[in-house]
Amino acid sequence: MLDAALALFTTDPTATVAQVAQAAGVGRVTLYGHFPTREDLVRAALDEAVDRARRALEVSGAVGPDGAAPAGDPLGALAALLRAGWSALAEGHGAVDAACRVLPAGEVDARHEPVVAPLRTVLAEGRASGAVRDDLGLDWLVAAVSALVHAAAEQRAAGLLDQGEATRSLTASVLALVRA
Amino acid sequence: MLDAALALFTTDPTATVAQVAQAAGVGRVTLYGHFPTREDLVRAALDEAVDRARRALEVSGAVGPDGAAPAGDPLGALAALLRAGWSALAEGHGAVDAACRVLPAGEVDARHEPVVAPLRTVLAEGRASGAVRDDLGLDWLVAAVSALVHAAAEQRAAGLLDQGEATRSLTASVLALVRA
DNA sequence: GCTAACTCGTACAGCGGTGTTCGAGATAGT
DNA sequence: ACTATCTCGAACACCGCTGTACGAGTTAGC
Repeated sequence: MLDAALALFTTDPTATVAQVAQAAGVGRVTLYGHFPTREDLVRAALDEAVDRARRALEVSGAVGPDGAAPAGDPLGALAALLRAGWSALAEGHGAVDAACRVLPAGEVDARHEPVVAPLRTVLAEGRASGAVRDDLGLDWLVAAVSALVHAAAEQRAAGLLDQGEATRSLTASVLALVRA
Repeated sequence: MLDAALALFTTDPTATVAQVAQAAGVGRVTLYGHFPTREDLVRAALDEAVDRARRALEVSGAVGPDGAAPAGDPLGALAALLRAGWSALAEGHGAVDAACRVLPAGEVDARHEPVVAPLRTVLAEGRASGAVRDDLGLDWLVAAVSALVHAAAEQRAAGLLDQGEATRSLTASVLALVRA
């Protein structure tokens, strides 16, 4: 069910409960049995998306279970992070979008944290080692990179970029933006 | 009226006709007298926002009436473009957001064009003169810069960045991303 | 003073989404 | 075979937004 919700939210973040139910091949009432309100459904979809991205990052080895990146090459670690998480992020960004429309901003940020944390960590480490610019705020860098990921996901969803091209453009842009 | 609509859409892109009317200090029916449907209202707000941004760019001299940038220093022209248009863009981005939810993507892009065109032009000139990187697609660069502007506007609306800091972070980021 | 244009609040119908209820059918465990 | 659980479609009331209709009040111009 969450599968269908994620896929549907990617194409239409305002999808109704009935649409999700139909896409999942399930009755609307049945769906209400699992998620009492639409808000709960969106929340669950967001959590699922975040969790998938987190697992994708873990199995790729881009980050450890503790959220720490391999030491030594912050820029390389950042590139690995993007390469590994990109497809999961692209699939989940619709759910995030849907969540932003119903949930308070603070909560979506909080639930979003597990996937943002590795990014912030690797950027912070990069700054400490001098590989990442330190003339801009860390929070801004995180926001800027997130925005670029979001933009790449949209371009890809619109068919303007294919998977490989999107990955290449995104990593090249992020590295240029972040490099000291 | 459009004033109120723009201000309101900036804080809530899903604002209803009744909310806009109240914010404008006007009866809902009166508002319907000027804009037959909500869609028309959003369209008008978008056009107003785009037009303001265009005028802001013109009076600042960042672009001429024909949309052409002063020749010679593409990167400087880009920075001037951002500096001049930034506040107008920040005020109007809510209207764009609202428009994206009601109007077909093609139309909002089309109406958005007058303000995107100078950006595309200056980037294209920069590529021709070797000041702007040419290993990424022009469309992607435009999208990436737009995404950064959007991100800066959101950070500012959320109070995480003040006006000056936002301008500085934005221009520094864009230049780093775009430079050859 | 009269008209024309504009405004207003109230009230209405229509629509679509949400969340609930009901009765009935299918499935699996014992 | 019996029961508990899960499922289903259909129907319901509720709510908020949209767009329209009506009647009355205000303002400006002549």
